[in-house]
Amino acid sequence: MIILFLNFIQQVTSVLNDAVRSAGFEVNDLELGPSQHADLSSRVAFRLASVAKQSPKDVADRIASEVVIPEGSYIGKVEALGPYLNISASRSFIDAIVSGIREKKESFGGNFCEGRILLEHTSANPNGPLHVGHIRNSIIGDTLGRILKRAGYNVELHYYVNDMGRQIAIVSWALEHFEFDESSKPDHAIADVYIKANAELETHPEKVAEIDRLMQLVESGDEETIERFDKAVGLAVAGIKETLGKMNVSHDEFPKESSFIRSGDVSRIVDEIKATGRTEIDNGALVVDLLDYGFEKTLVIQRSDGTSLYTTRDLAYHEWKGERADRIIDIFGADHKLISGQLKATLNAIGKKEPEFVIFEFVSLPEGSMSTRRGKFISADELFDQVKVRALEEVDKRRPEMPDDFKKQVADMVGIGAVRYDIVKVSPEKSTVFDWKEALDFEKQGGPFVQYSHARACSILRKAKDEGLWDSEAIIAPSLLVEDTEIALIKKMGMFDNVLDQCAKELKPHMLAIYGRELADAFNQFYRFVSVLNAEEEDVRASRLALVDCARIVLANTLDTLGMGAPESM
RNA sequence: GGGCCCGUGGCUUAGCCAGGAUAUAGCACCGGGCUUCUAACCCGGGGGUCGUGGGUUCAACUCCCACCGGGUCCGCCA
Repeated sequence: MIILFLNFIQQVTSVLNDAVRSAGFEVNDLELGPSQHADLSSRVAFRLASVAKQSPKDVADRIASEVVIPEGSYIGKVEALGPYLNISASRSFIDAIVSGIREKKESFGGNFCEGRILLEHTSANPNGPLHVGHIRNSIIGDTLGRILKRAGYNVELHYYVNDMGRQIAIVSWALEHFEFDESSKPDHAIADVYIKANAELETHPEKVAEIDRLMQLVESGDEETIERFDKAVGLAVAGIKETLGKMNVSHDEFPKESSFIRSGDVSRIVDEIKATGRTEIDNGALVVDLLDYGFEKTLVIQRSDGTSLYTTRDLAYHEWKGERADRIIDIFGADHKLISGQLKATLNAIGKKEPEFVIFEFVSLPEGSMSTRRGKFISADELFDQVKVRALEEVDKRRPEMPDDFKKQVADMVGIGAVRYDIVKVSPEKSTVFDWKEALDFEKQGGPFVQYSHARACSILRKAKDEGLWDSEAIIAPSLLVEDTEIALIKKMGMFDNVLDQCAKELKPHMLAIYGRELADAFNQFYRFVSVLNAEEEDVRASRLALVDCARIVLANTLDTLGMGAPESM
């Protein structure tokens, strides 16, 4: 296990704690953080100043003068600059990063955590295709899953299939009343009849009773109704899986809501909740009182006709998840905020493991919010098609001499990469408005920029190999890498484990996207300022080629963790 | 009406939870760089009352209060 920057932080913590003690102070937080002026910076002097009755600057000087750096440390020096203690990396840290990457290759930067995590994401209702709002869920969830796996967790990914809610009853009903277009992608064809059915139910409210009837039948286990529901759900899910595959998203399991009814888990958990004495009958419905958890209103867990609700089935699902994993993580849209809080409180009330939530805000259209029911949405498939067409134009413009299958392959990789990057780079609590012009704009420093840097690194190595200059196993001297841009690139690569650690701890995948851009930036600056193949000395060239290989590896690892393709040429 | 989230240069955005060094990048704009490893690149420049008003603090984009603007949720939908 090689975890470079995390080791560096540990060493700094130990050395500074000793220095603080030697200077006669006591402190429990060194207030370490990143800085533009050093590799790591401590603001501890501010905190000690009042106790010491000295200025922060004097305290910093006093601590700095007590610093003892052990032989071979990753710490180069610690110096006080005003009130700050600035720590810089040592040469041995730089060398360790280069050898660490060469040793670990694609597994570099990970495996520092353990435990089982059950991560649920997307879980869109099977009443139509995924739209541009749903894929924010998919991309955040899938990226987080990749981050957690690389960090060392055993991660299982779930798509929870709603196969018995009101909306599915409507889909099933719709298939009986409207023509299903066999020639379309099935999820789109499902949306088509679902939209018609909703319009029909709106103009003929008396038909809603037929939907209620279907829901009662499916809950009571009526074989024929169950089969009809299954057929509808199967069609939509098949289309959804195809769309997920296009953007490199896959799930390990697709558990169905109905399975928790049939297993008896739902009725058992209702009994467990009843046993807490928190329930009461309100207008015929069974409700749970969660006032002591801060919820003003009660939570309905059973309709007055005795059928269960999404919430009830979700409680059973979460209980089941809790038995299989150490941590449960759900990716939910902002509309689920209240219900997820109630879910968590109810699980707590019956002594079950509570889930952690990643909540993301909505993606809307310029004309308003999206709605499958009203047919107001832009499907993910449509977005991918458009983006690939745009990407193909770009590849064609830049590499006209290449064969068509190369162009198509690169366009697909770049198109999907651009979409994934664009979505994951924005922090989830920001609501966004979908804009075609922006979605198809490749000029910005986004996904293709990171992929391009990887292709550049590959290109250098390919050329070196052709000329017989490159041996990936060659012993090289990292100490020959002394240029500013070389050092900056190495340090940036060394941050990979720390970034993964932060993302995994805070469940914030957007920070990895930012890192990817910074890493690509560092590589491009190195590329611009330092010749590799034309280096004067042979050993310097060998070291630089090894550095390019390191950059290729870390860029590829970053792209892989972001779920983006790493093209060797583009 | 109440709860939660957001409000940072023309546009998009990091930092905010764990307050401290000239507020981060990109797009757009202006200027420079391809006989040299792919210019989907690099270098430089202009542009910001960090929504508004108070408060806490030696120090506030960051914490507290009020207000304004946008989003979202508020029992038998999911």
